[in-house]
Amino acid sequence: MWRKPGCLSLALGLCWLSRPPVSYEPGAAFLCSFLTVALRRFCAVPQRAKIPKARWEEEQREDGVKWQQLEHNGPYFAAPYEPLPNHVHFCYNGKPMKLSLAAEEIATFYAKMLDHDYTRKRIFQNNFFSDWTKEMTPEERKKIKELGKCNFEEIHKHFVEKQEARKTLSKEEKQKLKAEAERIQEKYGYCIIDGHREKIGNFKTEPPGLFRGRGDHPKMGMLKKRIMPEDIIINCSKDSAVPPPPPGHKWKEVRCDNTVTWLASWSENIQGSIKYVMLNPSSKLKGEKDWQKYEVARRLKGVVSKIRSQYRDDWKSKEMKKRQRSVALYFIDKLALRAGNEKEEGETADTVGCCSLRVEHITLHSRLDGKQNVVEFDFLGKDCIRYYNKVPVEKQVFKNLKLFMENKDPGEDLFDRLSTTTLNKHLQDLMDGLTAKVFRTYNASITLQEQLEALTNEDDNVAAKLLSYNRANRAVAILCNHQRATPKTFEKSMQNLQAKIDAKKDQLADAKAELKRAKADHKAKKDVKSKATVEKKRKLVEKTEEQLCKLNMQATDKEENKQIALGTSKLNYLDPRISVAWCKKFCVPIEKIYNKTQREKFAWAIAMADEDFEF
DNA sequence: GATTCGACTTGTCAGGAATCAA
DNA sequence: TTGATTCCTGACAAGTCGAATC
Repeated sequence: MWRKPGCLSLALGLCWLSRPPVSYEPGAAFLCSFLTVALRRFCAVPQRAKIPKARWEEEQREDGVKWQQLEHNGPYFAAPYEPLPNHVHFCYNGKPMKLSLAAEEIATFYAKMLDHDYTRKRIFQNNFFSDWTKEMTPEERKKIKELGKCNFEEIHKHFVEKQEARKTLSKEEKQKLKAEAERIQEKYGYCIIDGHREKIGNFKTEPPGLFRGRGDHPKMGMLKKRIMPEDIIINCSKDSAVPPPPPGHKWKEVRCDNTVTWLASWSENIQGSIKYVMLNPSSKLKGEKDWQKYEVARRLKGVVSKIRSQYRDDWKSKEMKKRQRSVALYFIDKLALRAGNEKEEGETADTVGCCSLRVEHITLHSRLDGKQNVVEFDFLGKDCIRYYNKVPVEKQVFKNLKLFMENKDPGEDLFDRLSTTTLNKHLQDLMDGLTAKVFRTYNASITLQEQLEALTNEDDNVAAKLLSYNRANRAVAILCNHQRATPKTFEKSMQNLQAKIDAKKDQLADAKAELKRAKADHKAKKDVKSKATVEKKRKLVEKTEEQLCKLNMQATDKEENKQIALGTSKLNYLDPRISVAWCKKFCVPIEKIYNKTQREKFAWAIAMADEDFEF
C-alpha cells in the first residue's frame, strides 16, 4: 500500500525521474532526485527480489554514502590584515606607541568593539589582555602592563570613519564592490555534487577576532586565530580536481570521505571544536535531511499515546532510574524542553536542559494562584535565554519531584540517575529514530496544525488569515521559548503604525460622507451619471475599510509579536507541508508566509504537499 | 559506563539590502 | 532623492546525538 502523501509524490517523482542531472535547473533536478528517494523511503518499498540490482545497490548506499562526486574550489579566506595608517595611534599611558603588526592587528579587534557591551565585561577584558600580551614582542610586553592604561579611541574612530566612508561611496564604486562580491560568490559559493550545481552555505573561513561567547561565557574575549590553508581539510571526490590552495600554501589534508556532507573543515582554537563548510539549506542534501526529520516526527504521532501512557505508568516504578526518566520525558513532551547534555564546567556558560536541571532550577508549590501542584521553572537554557514557567503538574509528578529533591543541595542534579544517552537509548527502543529532540519537532508541528485548524476562518480576508497563521506560529514559538528582546525601535514604529491607522480612519469617514452625499444626489436626479458616482464612492468606502482592517491586523500582530521570535520555529520545527497545505486550502499566496530564501529551503514541501496534507 | 570526538542542527544577532515615507 | 525603518542574510555560537575510545 502506498501511503496517502506518497501517491502525489509518486506521480511527481516519476515525472521528474526522466530528467538527467546534467539538464539541471535548481527546482527541477532537486525534486527529481528528492522524490525518488522519498518514494523509496516513505512509501511502501518493494521487496528486494522485485527491484533491479542497480537500484538495490543505490538504496543500500543511502544510509552510509551521501555522494559519488563532489567538486568545489575550497574555502574563501579572510583578507590579510591591513596595517593602520601612520596618523592613527594607539596610546599607552597617554603617549602614542607604535605596535608590532601582530599586536596592532589584535588591538584593532578590541578597538572595533569599544562601543559594545562586551568590552565593559571584566572576563572579556581579562581574556583579551591575556591573549593579546601573548602575541606581543618582549619589549611590548614589558611596557604594556595594564589594559586600563591602553587607549584605543583613535583606532576606534578610524574604523567608524572607514565605515561611514563606505556608505557614501558613489554608485559606480558600490557597483564595483557588488560585482567583486558576486565574482567571489560565483567562484567559491557553489559546488558540483553528483552532477548538480549546489549553493554552499558558508564558503568563507571565519576571520580572526575576539570570541563573543554568549551569557557569562568564561572564554569571551579570547583571541580567535586567523585560519590558514594549512589548517584546512578539504573533502572532495577522488576523481575530481583538488582545489588549489592559495599560492605559497598547502592544505592540511585532502580527503575523500563521502559518508559526510562537509566540503572543508578546520579546528578552532577557543573550544577546540571543528568548524565545517557545508551546503546551503536549499540544497538537495539538506532538503532530504529536513524531510527525513519531519517524517520521523510524523512517525512519533502514531506511537505518542502509547509512549505517554508508558511514562505515566513509570511514574510509580520501584526503580528510581525509571521514575526519573519518566518525569524527565514528561517535561520534554509537555514543555518541549531540550535534552540537556552534560557540559564541561568552566568551559562554557552555565546553561541547562531537561536532563541537566539542578535542584535550584525548580521550586515546588502545593498551591499557587489557585492551582494545585505547581512547578516553577527558572533556569538559563540554550544561548543563556531564561526559561521561566509555572506549570501545574499531575500529583504523582509533583510527589516524584519532591522525592528527587530530598536531601540534595541546590547545586545537585535533579535527575541524578539520568543522562541524555540513557534517555535516548530508551527512546530508541520505543521507536526507531526517536530521540529527545524529536518531541520538540513533533509538538511544534502538531501545535501549528491544531492552531491553524482552530483559528482560521475560511471567510476572512488574506490579512486576517495571516494574523491567524502568525498566531498559530506564535503559539509554537512560546512553547519552544523562542523569546527575543523587544526591538529598540518598537515603540516608535508602533506609534507610526497607529498614526497611519488614525489617518485611514479619517479617510474612511470622509469616504462615507461622500457616499452619503452621492446617494442623496442620485435620489434627487435618478440619472445614470449619479448612479455611477454612487458605485464609485461605494467602492472607495469598501477599499478604505479593507485597508483599515489590514492596518489593524498589522498592529495587533506587531503588538503580540513584541517579545516573540517566530523565525526559529518556522525554519527548524514546523513541517513546511502544514503551511503549504494551509496556503493552498485557504487561497493564501505562499509568498505571504515564506520569503524567497525560505521558499528555496522548502522547495520540496511546496512541490509535494497538497491541501489535504496532514502532519 | 564515562568521556571525548565528530558531524550535524538550532539559535541569536549585526549589518546590509530593500522598502517606505517625506 | 534621501533618510528612516523593516526585512533578510550570513556569521558564528551553542546545542543534540551517535560513534569511537578507554
